[in-house]
Amino acid sequence: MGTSSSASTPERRAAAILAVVERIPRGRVTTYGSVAARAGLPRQARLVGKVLASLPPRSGVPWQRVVAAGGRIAFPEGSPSRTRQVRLLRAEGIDAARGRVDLKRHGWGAPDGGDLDRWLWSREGE
DNA sequence: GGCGTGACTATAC
DNA sequence: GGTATAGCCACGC
Repeated sequence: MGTSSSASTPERRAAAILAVVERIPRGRVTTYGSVAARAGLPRQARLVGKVLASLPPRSGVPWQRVVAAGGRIAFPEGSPSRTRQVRLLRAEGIDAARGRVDLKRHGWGAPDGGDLDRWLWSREGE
């Protein structure tokens, strides 16, 4: 096509990122880096943050389900955003009161309702 | 078109 | 557990 073709524009990348975030099931969380990877944008975790930051209030996008590496809440303690995120997560059954979420239990891809220990043991030889 | 910015991440101490 | 430091990379001015 014409120029160095804009097969991928910033807007398109943002759309890809939001599409992934919207697919995170209720009661689950994932990380910035994972969202980026799933959106086909490896190493662009920061872009994910930027896109979410530009989200208007009440967008309907479950931004609260995106956390930093290791399940950490990205916002500084005491910040309004942090308080908001913790409240939203709590509303869907996720405890983030201590500033982090247990990815083993609530990470996207973790076992559903089953017994965690059993699930962990079942992958012992991988 | 260079340069600062950031809701990131990994590593080291 | 925490702080420091250094890569990372698209975006926007």
